[in-house]
Parts: sequence; structure tokens; C-alpha cells
Amino acid sequence: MKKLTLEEVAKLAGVSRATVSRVINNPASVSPDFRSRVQKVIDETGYRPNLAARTLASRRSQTIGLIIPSVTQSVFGDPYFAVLIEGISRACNLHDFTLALFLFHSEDESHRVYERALSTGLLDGLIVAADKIIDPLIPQLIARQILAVYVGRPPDVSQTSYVDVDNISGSFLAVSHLLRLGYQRIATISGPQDSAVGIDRRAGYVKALKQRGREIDESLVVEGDFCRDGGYTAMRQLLSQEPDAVFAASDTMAFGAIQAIREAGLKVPDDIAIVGFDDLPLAAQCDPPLTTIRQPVRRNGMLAVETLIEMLETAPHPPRHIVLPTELIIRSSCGALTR
Amino acid sequence: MKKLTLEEVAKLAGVSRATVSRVINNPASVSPDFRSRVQKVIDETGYRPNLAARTLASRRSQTIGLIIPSVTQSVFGDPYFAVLIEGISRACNLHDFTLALFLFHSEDESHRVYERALSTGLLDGLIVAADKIIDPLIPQLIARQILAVYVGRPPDVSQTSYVDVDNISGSFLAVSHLLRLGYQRIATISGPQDSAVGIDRRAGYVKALKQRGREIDESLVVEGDFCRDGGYTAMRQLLSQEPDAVFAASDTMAFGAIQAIREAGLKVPDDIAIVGFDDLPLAAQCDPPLTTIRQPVRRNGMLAVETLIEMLETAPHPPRHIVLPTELIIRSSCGALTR
DNA sequence: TTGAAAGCGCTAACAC
DNA sequence: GTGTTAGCGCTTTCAA
Repeated sequence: MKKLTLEEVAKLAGVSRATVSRVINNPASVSPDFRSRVQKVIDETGYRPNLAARTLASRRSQTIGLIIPSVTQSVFGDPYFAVLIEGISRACNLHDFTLALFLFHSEDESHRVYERALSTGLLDGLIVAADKIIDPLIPQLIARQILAVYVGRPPDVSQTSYVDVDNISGSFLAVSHLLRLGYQRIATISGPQDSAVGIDRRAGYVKALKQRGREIDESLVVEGDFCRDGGYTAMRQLLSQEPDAVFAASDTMAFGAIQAIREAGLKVPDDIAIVGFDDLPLAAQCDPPLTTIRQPVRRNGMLAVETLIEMLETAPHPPRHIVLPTELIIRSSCGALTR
Repeated sequence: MKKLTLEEVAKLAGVSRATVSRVINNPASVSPDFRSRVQKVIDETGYRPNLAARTLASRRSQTIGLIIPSVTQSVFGDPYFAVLIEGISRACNLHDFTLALFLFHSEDESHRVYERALSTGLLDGLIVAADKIIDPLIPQLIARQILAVYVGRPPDVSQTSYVDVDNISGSFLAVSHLLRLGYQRIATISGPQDSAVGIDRRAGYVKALKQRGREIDESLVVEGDFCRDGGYTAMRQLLSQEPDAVFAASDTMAFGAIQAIREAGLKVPDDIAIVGFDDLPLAAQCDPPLTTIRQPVRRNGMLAVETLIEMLETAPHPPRHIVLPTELIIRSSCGALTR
């Protein structure tokens, strides 16, 4: 059972190659009679067009790439990425696009991976989930004229499309909530300060405190890596400062922090209140249920795909910026329900 | 800056197309003189071959697909998949392959996704992380002569290549350990009984008990879904049976079970001991650290890729079966350290 | 509406 | 070692 080509299908149906192509790509343009004749042959033979040939001829692969550049183990150390991938994959399915996944696990790998991801022909566009404020990828994307949408604010906003959430407002919301509850020593476990998210979420923390006329106590600000271990380590460091509340810049770090608090013999939220950021599925399930800032991770992933597809279809394309709001989700870890 | 073709590079270098092609694909077959001349042009112009054209002509795309068929949210409800993807991606990078990711989130999606994944031309082969014992995919793979490697034992072992771990021995190890520690009422939270892993891990539980002459108490056997919620729910059901130890067929279910135990005011391992399966990164970090069966998830992912690539290069290819051993990792949740 | 024919950009025999 | 020449299987003008 060798592989059929368009040519052979055409012969079997007694029509030309072009007609078969039309039946596949634009059935309405073929007369019902021909259409059904061709369709019959396709059904009977199980013919499937060769995607490489189609891509070459049409210059459209219906495939997009997702690049997640991450030198640390953090790609999957934080389930955030799993949810993001799920959203992206879902949108791809919806629009009949194929998703190519480019992860890299070390700096060394990055060159070879970029090489593949940036080479022409196979990919219609790229979604980039990079969050470093210095990103070597962007100049290359521009030079090679590769369509891309960032997830998270990229370094150069003027030339690059992205979808993001309002991180500053989000963390402002979180910290204001803690202030409202009357906490006095509010610490934060921030994200890396070489990433836009990390910077913004810390900025929201500062903004909320300042708005209430509070001074920023630098000893209450510790940098984490968005992962559980980072949260754990940061919290152990914070314990000596005796905070009564902590805003962690990701749920995953909040989980690590809670463990550190427990191991110190303290209780959440009675001794130390915690608020996270993300509202991952686990936030609602864990013990105690986590008060957190909900951001639409899955939706953002889907939006990134849809934005990219739109740009694909309507060149030329000014960069698009989509920023979604966040929402405070109150559960028990902040003490709001018990105080 | 329009896109360059081989042809144009050849003209610029004053050689034939074939020579440029050789420089790219097999530099050793070109004289140093010509090679450097061509290479210079490539470097200066930033030329990149068009992958679609290359795929069409060579019938090799250097791309493999990963199919994770999962009707539930379980794809990313269990970090197991994240680790697996990481391994697969890593091996792809190592061998300069591109990874296409096919997830589906509902039964409806499956048809369209399969259509893409099975269509010709774009993919050299497939890795399938399906674990249902009835798998509609296999006949199609065979009919279309698509090279595939399963992760986990597939329904029809005689026609399909796979990599797996010895699940029966693994859970046998886990339950034997609990027996050795003297537990009397050992329950299990099993995986779904329509999956090979689910069945095998329950079989290991039964085997260990029988070997010690114990009867199987059906009220101590509850089916979960490998996810946290499933473990939680199953454990709540088990609590009324007052087990003194539980073997959970995945770490993720073990985490859910621990939460249920805590909420009931009981302690792990003092009141109920727990053993998991997988040894996910979180198993060592959580509280209490989880005794579990380590399986080489990442390594299995890499092996799947490497097996597939080998098969790609050496047709015809009898199905290959690789089964790796597991290992008992003793931490605190089983009580071994305190009893 | 349908068909003929010209590519899409590359690889791979084959000849030199 | 290098160039010539056919394709790979499809889409897409352009005529009919």
C-alpha cells in the first residue's frame, strides 16, 4: 500500500490534478458532480496530501512554533508553563494548526534550537514565552522577518507583539489586600529581577506600600526564581525578619514558602499570612487554600495563538499589544476568613 | 531583504547548486577551496535552507510528533507528563530533531488532531504516550505505515515498539516494603483500570500481598485517575476502612491522599503510611518527603526518541521493546525512618 | 468550472 | 570533486 499522490487520485477520478486540489482546499469552487466523484476516490483510498509539498507550494505550513527559553529547570518547575502550553495547544487545535515545541535546557542548546526554530519554511510564526529583559532572540526575529507573538512583555515593546497581564496592578491588588487586613510587616518573595514579570510584580508591591505611606524595608524583599525551591529558600531567609504576611510572586513559590513556615513550627495564616500569584489549579486544592491573584494563563496562551494567526492573515501587521486584567481570589491563606 | 535560495547562493559563490547543497549536508565531500568559498557566502548572507523544500526532496523532515491523547485534564494534572516532555524535548535537541506536540483536550478534538498528526510528509515518526488498553490509533499507524514508539506498554505488543518501566515489579517493591515494616491493613489507590500502567501497578500490589499469604480486601482497593484530586477523593473513601498504610499508584495521587489524611486530623506516617510511584521532583521536597518508586521518566522519554531515530535509520525494523527497572526510594512518608 | 503548465527550493542520481 | 538534470507532490496562475 504505497502512498498516493494527488496525481494518482486525479487519474482515478478522471479529473485533473488541479481539480483534486480544489476539492481539498476550496470545495465550493468545484461543481457538485466533480466534487463528489473526487471525494469518493479520496474516501476510498484514504488519500492524504503531503504536507511538505503543500507547504512548499503554498508557503504556508499551518505550523507555529513555541519557544520557551529557560536555562534553569524552571520550565517545568513551575506548572504555569504546563497551563500555558495547554492553552496554546488548545488554540492550535481549534484553528487546525500544528504546534512545534522548542524548549532548551541549557545555554549551550540554545544556538542549535534557535537555528531550527528560525530556519525558514516549516514555521508560519512563533510564540515566545521568554521573559528576560534582555533577549537575544528579538533582533534575529526582526532581521529574518519572522512573525512572532510574545507571552509577557518583551524588551522592545515598539517592534514586538505580545499578550500579557497587568502584573503591577495584580500585585498591587494582592499587597493592598494584606494592608487592608492590617498586616504590619509585609514581605515579598519576588521573581528574578532580570525578567519583566519579576520586576513588575515587585513594583506593584512597592506601589501598594507607598500608597499607604509605608517605607520599603529592604530586608523584607527577597528574590526567588518562581519555583518551589526558590520560594522555600527565600522564606527561610525571611523568617528571621519576622514578617506577619508574605506576598509571593508566584503560587509555586508560595507553596515552597508555606512549607518553610510549617517546618519552622508556624502556621498559615495565623502566624504568617500568604498571598500568591497565578491561581494555578493547585492553589484551590492545597492546604490551606491559597489566596492569590488570578491571571488568565490558559486564555493568554490561546490569545497569543489567535493573535499570531490574525497577523499571518493580514500582513502588514503593526505590533499588537494585549494586556488582560487580573483578579484577587480570596481563600484562607491570607487570614481574611479568620480574622 | 528577501529570502535567499540555494540557487542564488550558488550564483554568488560561483558554483553549482549541488555544491552548495553538499556544503550544507556533507561538507567533507567538497574541496576545502570551494567549501570555504560557499561557506563565506552563507555566513555573509545569513542564508538558511528552506525546510519544506528539503523535506519534500529528501523525504526526511527531521521532525517527530508527540501524541498525548488525554480526554481528561490529566495531561498536566500530573507533572509526570511535564517531565516526560522535557526528556523527549531534550533528546530531540541532542539529535537536531524538531518536536511537534499533539495534545488533545477532548474526545471531539481527537479526530482533527489525529488527522494532522497522521498526515504524511511533515513527520518522520511518532511518539505516543497513550496508555489506554484500547487504542484506536494503532491500526491507523500500521495502515499508514507510520513509524511509532509508545511510551508505556501498548495494547498490541507484537506490532508496536515501546519503552516502559517494569510497573509490576515497582509496585511489588513498594508494597513489599510496607509489609516488611509490619503494616497490616495496606490499601492501594490504583490508576484507571483501562490503562496498562493502572492495571500493572495494581497487579504488583496484589502480587506482594499474595506472596505473603495475605488475602486481598477489596474495600482497600480504590481506583484513582493518577491526579491529585483522584488521590484525595480515593483517600477520603479509604479513611472509613482505617488502613494503616496506602500505596498510591502515582506521587501526585499520594499528595492528594496526604492532604485528605491531614484534613481528617491524622498524621503521615504515624497514623497512616504512604508510598507513591514516580519519584517526581516534588516527592523529595514535600512534607513529609515521600517514599516512592523511582522510575526514569525523563530517561524513558529520551530513549523513546532515540529508539525512534534508530528505527528511522535502519528500516526495516522489527518492533523494539525496552523495559527499564524501578527503584525503591525510602524517605519519611512510609515510617521506615521512625519505626 | 476545469485543465495545462509553471513553479515552490531543495536533494540525489548520474555524468563528467 | 563538481555540475547537470530530474524530480519530490503540491498550489496557482492563466487559458479555455
